[in-house]
Amino acid sequence: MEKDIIKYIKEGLETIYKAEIDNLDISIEKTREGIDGDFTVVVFPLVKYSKKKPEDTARDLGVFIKQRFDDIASYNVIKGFLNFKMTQEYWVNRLKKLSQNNQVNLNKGEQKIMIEFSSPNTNKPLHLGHIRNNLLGDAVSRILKAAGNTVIKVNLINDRGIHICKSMLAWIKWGENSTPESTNQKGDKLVGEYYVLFDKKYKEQIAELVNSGLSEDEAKEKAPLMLEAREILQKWEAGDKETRRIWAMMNSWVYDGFEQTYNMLDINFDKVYYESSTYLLGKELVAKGLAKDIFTKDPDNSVWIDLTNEGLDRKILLRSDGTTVYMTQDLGTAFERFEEFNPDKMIYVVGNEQDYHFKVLKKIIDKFDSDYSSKIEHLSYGMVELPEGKMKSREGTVVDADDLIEEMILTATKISEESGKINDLSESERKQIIKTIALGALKYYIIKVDPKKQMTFNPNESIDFTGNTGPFIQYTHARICSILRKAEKMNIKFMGKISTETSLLNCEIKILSTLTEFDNVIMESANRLDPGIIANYIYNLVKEFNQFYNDYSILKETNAEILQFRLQLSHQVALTIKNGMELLGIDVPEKM
RNA sequence: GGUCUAGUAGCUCAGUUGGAUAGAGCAACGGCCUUCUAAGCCGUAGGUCUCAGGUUCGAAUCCUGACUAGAUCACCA
Repeated sequence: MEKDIIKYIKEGLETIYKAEIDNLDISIEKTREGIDGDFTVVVFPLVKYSKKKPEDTARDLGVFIKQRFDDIASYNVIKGFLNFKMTQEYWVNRLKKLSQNNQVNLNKGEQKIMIEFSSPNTNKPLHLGHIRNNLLGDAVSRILKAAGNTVIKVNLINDRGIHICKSMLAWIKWGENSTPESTNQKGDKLVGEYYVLFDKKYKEQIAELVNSGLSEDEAKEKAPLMLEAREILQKWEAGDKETRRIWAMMNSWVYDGFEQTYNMLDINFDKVYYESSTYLLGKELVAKGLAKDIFTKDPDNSVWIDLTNEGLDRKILLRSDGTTVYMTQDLGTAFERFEEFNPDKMIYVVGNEQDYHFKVLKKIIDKFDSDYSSKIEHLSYGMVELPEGKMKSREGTVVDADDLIEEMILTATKISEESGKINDLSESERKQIIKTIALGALKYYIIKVDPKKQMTFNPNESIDFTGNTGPFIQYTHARICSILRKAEKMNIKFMGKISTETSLLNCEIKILSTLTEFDNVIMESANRLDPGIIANYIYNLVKEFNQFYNDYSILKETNAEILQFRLQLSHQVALTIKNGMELLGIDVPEKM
């Protein structure tokens, strides 16, 4: 549509004013609320071609296009804005066309994109921050796929490092061989408890040392627990059997726990990487980098890269004791991925606290002669904070993922029971619907906000189920399904025609116009890596439909053609809701 | 201190190649269920788009500077 208008505007300018036109000057938008018209051309940028006043230019163009473009019913000029109203036939045909093509299918991207998200540490359970990461990564994957790309979802499990050794040490010292079975606990929760316990005891030791005269920094370094944890890390890297056994056992507990949470969120991966197997490749790369003089070795044997010439700092790649750091591992993982899959793009969904890390990572990869660096993109999202500040696992001030989901289900159950609308369904059906609603509320709440913005979550204020929420959208879908179920019995078929003496309502055209934007919205969301755009689009569509639903009856409409049209329109709205929400990873029920 | 990100209604947020009168939801108040699912709809009230300059026909949007908040600059990950 826009393309057609642009074409005619360009032609008009060329014919009337004999000018050479830059397409970028022509902008088409939806006509503003309260003004007569469907599409608007902003004329101001075009006066440089016409050398006339905006109003006169608009009038010239209006006449020109109206004569040539049959789909335009009328036009008007307000200040420098040229508004077009499309014909009824045009809109009915748009609906007909939409209804013939029921799937999201935009073969336009055609890139191979690898996307990493989730990337949990195996020393603690998932919390709200991880939920944001997972939902974002999952939704972006779905959207990129819908935009025509091949998407490979990967998870990089951070299963080694000093933080894991802390949990292990605490368990060895005070765990008394407890297991998830013996304590009847989710594995990730059990391990997380020992991580917290380590921190508690460690802090006690620091306090003692500070009392005996050490500085805070010295105390942190010299505390016996820290020394022991470091020893475990070295034993681990050396392949010590017993250390590896405990490590593997505790990690497997955590994986079982994560699996349950992922299942609940309906999140899965095409491939899972473990840092315990990629960090060695990182070490090899460090050796190569040393040979190529990209890196330098300090007298104490630690390895560094100097990026001070590029406005960054010196960065360590290998500790003096030879163990690897985060950067080393990420380096190894990146090369492994490019060599195995050769993706056109590699997206990392990682919090904005790591902006600097990825800047450095790209720089280092750039130093090796490869074009990988330019293919790396960091989808940096804002942290989820509590009213009192950052969540800290070590201090137990986190909103636990499982607890939050459970709480959502309880609320959904309560609301559902109060409404009583699904009481006649079976127990299992009810449970399924309630779970769908609970997760819909949670997921939509997280995903509707711009990823790059920090968000505050107040645990004392529960997530809403009314207003701009997942359940509101789901509800509208269920309501349309209910109408369609009733209509099915009446055996009504949409013919795609409406006689000229009946006319469409403004609100119907508005809905239809919104429906036709769906493909563009997907592309925009994919380009900007922002699922929130789709969330807002669906909300807007749903709101428009609800207004229509409230003011006009669909099934009681006596004019057969309008009845058909309205049913088809409703059907299309329901389908768009379903498809759109699916891109966000949210299910929509047919009853609720 | 350097770098990055953000600042829009009491609260949570929309608002991107600069376009007409800055929009939703929540909370508050008032109305609408014998009629397709009221998790809905309508209305009232709520704004110096942090501030000050600049760019221009036009700025919440772009530029500069201040202020505020957060992140980061680790032999943590």
